[in-house]
Amino acid sequence: MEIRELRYFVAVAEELHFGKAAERLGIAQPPLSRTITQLERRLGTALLERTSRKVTLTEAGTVLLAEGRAILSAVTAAERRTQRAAKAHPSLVLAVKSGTGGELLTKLLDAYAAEPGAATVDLLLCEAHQHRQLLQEGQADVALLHLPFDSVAGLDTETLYTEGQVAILPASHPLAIRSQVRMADVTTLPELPMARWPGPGGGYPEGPGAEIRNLTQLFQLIALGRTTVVIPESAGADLRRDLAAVPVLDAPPVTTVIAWPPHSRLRAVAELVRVATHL
Amino acid sequence: MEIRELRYFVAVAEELHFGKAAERLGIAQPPLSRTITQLERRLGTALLERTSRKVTLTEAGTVLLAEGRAILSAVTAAERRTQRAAKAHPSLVLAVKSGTGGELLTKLLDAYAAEPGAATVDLLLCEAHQHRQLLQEGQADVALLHLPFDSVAGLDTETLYTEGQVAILPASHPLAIRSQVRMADVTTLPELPMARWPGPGGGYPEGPGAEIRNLTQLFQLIALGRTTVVIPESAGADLRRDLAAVPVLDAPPVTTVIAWPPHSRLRAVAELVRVATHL
DNA sequence: TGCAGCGATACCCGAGCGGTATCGATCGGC
DNA sequence: GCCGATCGATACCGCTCGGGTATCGCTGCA
Repeated sequence: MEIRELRYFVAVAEELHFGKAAERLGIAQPPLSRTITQLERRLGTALLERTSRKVTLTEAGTVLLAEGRAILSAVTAAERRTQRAAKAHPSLVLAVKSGTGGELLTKLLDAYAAEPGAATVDLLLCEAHQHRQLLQEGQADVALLHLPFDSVAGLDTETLYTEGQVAILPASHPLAIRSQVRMADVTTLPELPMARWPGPGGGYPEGPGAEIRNLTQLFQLIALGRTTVVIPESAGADLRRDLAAVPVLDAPPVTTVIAWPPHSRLRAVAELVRVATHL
Repeated sequence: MEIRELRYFVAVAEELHFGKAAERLGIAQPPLSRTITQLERRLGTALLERTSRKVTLTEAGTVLLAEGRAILSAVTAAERRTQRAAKAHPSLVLAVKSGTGGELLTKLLDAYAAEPGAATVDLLLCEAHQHRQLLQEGQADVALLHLPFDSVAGLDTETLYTEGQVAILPASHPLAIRSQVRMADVTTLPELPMARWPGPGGGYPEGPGAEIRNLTQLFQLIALGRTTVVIPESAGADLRRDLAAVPVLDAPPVTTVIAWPPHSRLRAVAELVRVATHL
């Protein structure tokens, strides 16, 4: 099996249309048909059911689509990492969601920078749910993730710490003076529908709450009395004057982990992880 | 970057000798040289330093070797899984070390078999340290592993249970009547050096103890008063008459996890994992 | 029934892969 | 210190195979 064949197959499997896929690949349709047929013959298996009106995936095709996507991103990752390793002063790219655990991040960067032979650490601020792709495609070397929100499937991780969550409310809201609340108290406020975050695909779930991309937006909307949110304690530190953070007793605890791609052989990654776990 | 190029590069990087690598690949040396040069040009990076007497890896080459190996095994895995998915009655391959948690395994297989629409489960009995490769190369779909002995880097896992460890001793040994011991008690017995297990590469660490491959061998040697070992409780259940199991207080607890390759989209895997976590 | 849409097939050309022959550099032995 | 052995690079050649155009055959729809 060759990368070219996989790239072609993934394109067809995603488009379910040979013509569209060929266009996307920048080639003509006939060689595409031929390559897919050849791939099927090599594997000894039908991957696509085709009539002249419709293309569908077989069981085997579904499996190969998932595997193929993973392989293709592994290949682009390998290219990027190889090129980065060739730089004279290779740097380490750390992916973090903007607004992630302020103090932890500062400490980590300071502690690592104090190590002898520490590499330069570049911060790659990203949106939620981008981490995986950044690590898998070699654009980042390490990331800070938050369980249970982010998936760590296929990544190596070390747990850094666990914290509770707080509800962020307008300072003037009746609940803001409480010393603690429960999920039910804040999720059922009709005047303050919960903010909605983009899902893995970048789309927003259905609901009445505001569509949010980052903490600044969010805090502004909360201050305006338009929404509310439950977030990890550390993200609710150093709030604006007009906001209040109230611990939510029964919110699931949030674990911050440091994650890196498996088989990473970069010494700098190992060092950074060691420093992080000894903070 | 193409698979062919990667396969060639990995061969050269492992042999550090173009002639040997070409032989291993079944081609002549000149096209190999040319392909490597072309790969280096594509990536814009030297991968190998070569004099006419010696070949060494550059930084970039070291990274690409690790990435390349992972990609190559992902490709063979994809081929195998695709072919397996095409079978009329796809079965599920579960990799377990021979001797692994007897009762748990029985319960798991029974419970899963009772599920409606359960696939056939084939057991693949393997040596310690083989699991990773079996999963990564697509020869197995799921595995039972033991932390902290097995590495789960790059795998998805769910914890099943945690147990203590016991020392296995000849029934006639003075320590055998104790209700509990400490690691120091059993690791320092000059007459019973600890058994040695093969490491990841299949080689044995240095030491005076016997070289062991499986539990039957091991128990026989212990019964003969030649060695001793500390193993998880469940592996020490149902011992021969002439052996005794004594709990080791300060041995690290052993966690049994069920592991599968990330991105596995097999419904049967998801089902088996669900059953396993609800036992 | 005729037409439009779509994948498969036929056929041609050129890039590129693999082979043989050979060169040039380096190290070891006498 | 020179010669030969070793090993990677280069030159050149033939053929496979990847990509292109033209066209066919099937299917759903008006």
